[in-house]
Amino acid sequence: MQKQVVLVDGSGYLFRAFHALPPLTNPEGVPSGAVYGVMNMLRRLDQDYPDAEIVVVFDPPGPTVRHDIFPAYKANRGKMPDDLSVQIAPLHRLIRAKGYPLCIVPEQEADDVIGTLARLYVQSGAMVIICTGDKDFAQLVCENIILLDTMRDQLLDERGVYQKFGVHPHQIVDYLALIGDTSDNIPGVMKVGPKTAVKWLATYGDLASIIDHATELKGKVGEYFQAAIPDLPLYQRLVTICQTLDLPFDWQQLNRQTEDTSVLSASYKELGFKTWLKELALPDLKKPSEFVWIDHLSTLMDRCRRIDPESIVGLSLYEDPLSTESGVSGSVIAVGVCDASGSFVVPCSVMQGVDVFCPWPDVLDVLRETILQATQVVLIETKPIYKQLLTQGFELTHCFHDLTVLAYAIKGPSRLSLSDLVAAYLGDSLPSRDDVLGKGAKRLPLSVITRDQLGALLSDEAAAQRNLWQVMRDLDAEAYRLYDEIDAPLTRILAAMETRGVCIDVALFSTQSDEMAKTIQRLTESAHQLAGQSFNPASVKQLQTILYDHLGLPVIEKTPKGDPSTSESVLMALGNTFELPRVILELRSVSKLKSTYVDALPALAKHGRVHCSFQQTTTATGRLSCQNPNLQNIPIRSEAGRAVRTGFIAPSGYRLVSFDYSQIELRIMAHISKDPALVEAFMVGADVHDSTAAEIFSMSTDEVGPNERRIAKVINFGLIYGMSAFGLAKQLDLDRSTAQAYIDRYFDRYPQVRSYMAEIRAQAIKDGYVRTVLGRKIYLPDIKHQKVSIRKAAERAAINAPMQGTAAELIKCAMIRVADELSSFGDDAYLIIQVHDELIFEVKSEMVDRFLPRIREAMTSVLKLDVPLVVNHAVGDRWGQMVAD
DNA sequence: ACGTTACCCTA
DNA sequence: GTAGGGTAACGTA
Repeated sequence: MQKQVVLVDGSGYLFRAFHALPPLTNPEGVPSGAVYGVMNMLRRLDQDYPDAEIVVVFDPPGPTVRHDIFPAYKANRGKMPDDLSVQIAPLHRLIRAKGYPLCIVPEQEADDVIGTLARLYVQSGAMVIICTGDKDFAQLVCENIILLDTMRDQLLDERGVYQKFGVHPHQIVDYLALIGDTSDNIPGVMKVGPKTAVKWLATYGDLASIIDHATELKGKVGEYFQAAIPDLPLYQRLVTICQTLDLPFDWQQLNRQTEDTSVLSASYKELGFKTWLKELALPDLKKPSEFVWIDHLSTLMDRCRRIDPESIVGLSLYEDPLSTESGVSGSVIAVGVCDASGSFVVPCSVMQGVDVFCPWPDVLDVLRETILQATQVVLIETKPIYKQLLTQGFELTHCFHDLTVLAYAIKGPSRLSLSDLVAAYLGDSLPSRDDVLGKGAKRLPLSVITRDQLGALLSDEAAAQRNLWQVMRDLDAEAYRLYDEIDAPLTRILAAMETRGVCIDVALFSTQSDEMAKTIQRLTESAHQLAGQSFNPASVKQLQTILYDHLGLPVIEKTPKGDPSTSESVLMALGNTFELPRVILELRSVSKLKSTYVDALPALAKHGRVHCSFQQTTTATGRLSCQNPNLQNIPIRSEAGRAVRTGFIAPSGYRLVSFDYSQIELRIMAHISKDPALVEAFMVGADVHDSTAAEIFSMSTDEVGPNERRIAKVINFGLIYGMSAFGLAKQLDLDRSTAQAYIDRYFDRYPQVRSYMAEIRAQAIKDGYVRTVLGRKIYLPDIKHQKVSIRKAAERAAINAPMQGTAAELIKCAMIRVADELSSFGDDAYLIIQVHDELIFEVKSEMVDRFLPRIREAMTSVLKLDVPLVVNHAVGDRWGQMVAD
């Protein structure tokens, strides 16, 4: 087969990519878009021409010999923009690191180098593809030279040139000399453009013949041509691509070299090319990792016993993703272990290439008796192994190191995977599970994952975890303390809560679902009737059409995209005058409850219990979040909503017991601000909303009526949320100045709250973060954002974060204290749910009386604030029907 | 199949 | 006005 050579006009592409692509930069703001564009083009060439030799040619810096011939050459081009020039060096570095031959000849245009190389390669019998967007190259096209414009996806051979320009390749030089080239500052003949040039060349064949017949050319154009005749040879010379340069290198040595992955990796990282960086890590998979297989329990026991009890051990589990779905432990397929002397992997289930395996319960038992006891065990996440231990019936006496939780204590919710942590803290690369095994629906089924694939993955992960621990534990002493004293001990508790799960009344949900289905049916028919046509009331788009186009209702608010809103508040307002909005509201409410709770919960239940997953590293403030299902947003405010809560029940012989902190965030505000009036209100045990109302309305607490209290309550909440006059006005349906008057009045009465708010705002702007009482830093990346709305939102978050974050820390500490208490209750009491300021337990009925004071004491004494902590409790058989006593 | 938008549930 | 998660519809692959 004929050898193929692709000659790339690198300078041309860099220039075009710079102008054609959006101005991308790396995270530090260094321009990188043009580099990306050119590299992307080269990658496509690699794909499209896998057998071709690819040679990249660039212009040299400074003037070339063409400037000697014609001083005005390219003189109309301004100085290269800085954003472009800074991209040249990184691009050259990347091209070399990729192994492409890179040609830059001093004082010679890239065009001439390409022309010369093209001739040499064609003479050696090769087929040459010139990759360029520059029309000048059309003059080189022949049987063995074609042009490729990747940006237009266009291939030009001899016929293509004629179709495109109307002249043959050998006429291109004359054609260009006639029409000139504005980008190179070659004037050509005045008033002669492509049409005239094509006509003349078609008539006379070439420029020499046109000159011979110059007198036949009519009109002004003819005169201009005659005037230009002396300059035409120069123009011809300038547009002619030289094919006979003396190259200062041996063109036969231009061969693709192997990639320099360390340079590529460093450059990709620097330029922010994350996808390519990940891709680069993939070939590591093919390198055999250093590990041994252990497929007998006795060998495992021997190996584990040889591990130094003082040492650090990395541990990596692979659980069958299909069996891990809803909060319960999945079956473990294999486990990787790495200590100072190396890695080993234990197969715990059947997979491709495995004949012998050790059953997971036995493996866990051996590990539990050996390394899990003695050594510092490091995992990317510890909750799964805690849950494995609990599921196998073991008590949680260990505390393992959790890299995700530590990273969260250091940096907040940065959602760093193991491979991200390896990149960030070890400056190394590790392919992620998603990379190796596929992501989402593309995740390989267990049946096709081979033993060697999984073994390499697990041993590499275990080794990386071990290394990461040794680096990360010393990064930030203050964050480490929070990790060690609060977040790490909490993980075990969450594992126990998830494993226990929560009982639900499946039959009750089923009945509710049927009733709701009927209600939805009835309301939908009624909506269709009122609309005069059938439509899907759940479709916002269809509803917009019906309400605003068809029925012509007034538009009260718009969505951010500019469509008329159909939100609750809008429908509520329209509901005063029209019936359909009222029906839609009712329909929405029932559908929401049905789909989100009544139907979803039983579907997630296993043996009558739902096992949610508490997320410990996802919130900005340090709160927990909860998913699959979210047990932190079970309805309570409306009556129909509370019915859903009724479906959460105590198992037989037990009762549900709840404890919630009273006014926790306002108490924390009092503690942090030390405002005398606010502290005093809590010290004397006043109703805080009543006392606030008394202050702002200058009355005694006895005189406070429901309306005053309501206003004070909204203000108190608003303060916690970093309220503005605008927000308060909207909430209370007041005008802005009245709202502002309330706020001013509040701050006059609670001056230290005012100064606290001002200080925290200033500190957030100065440092970019705020702190909780226990010292957790909460970063506010948008605090200096140029957009006012975004900046103001960050300021509100800055005000809220210390209060919400401290409340979160407080209940976490309480959970740890409570867990200690629970250990003496054994099977008699379980913590099952946390809802930010509330803990819910299952307690044996006869133990409730003994339980209450112990938990109350643990929760109220957990942190000493300047104001007392107050908890309320309630007991019941159903979550929706709890009574104070 | 996946991501985004609008809506709505909680503290 | 703070902090979350879930659902249906709908647009893009």
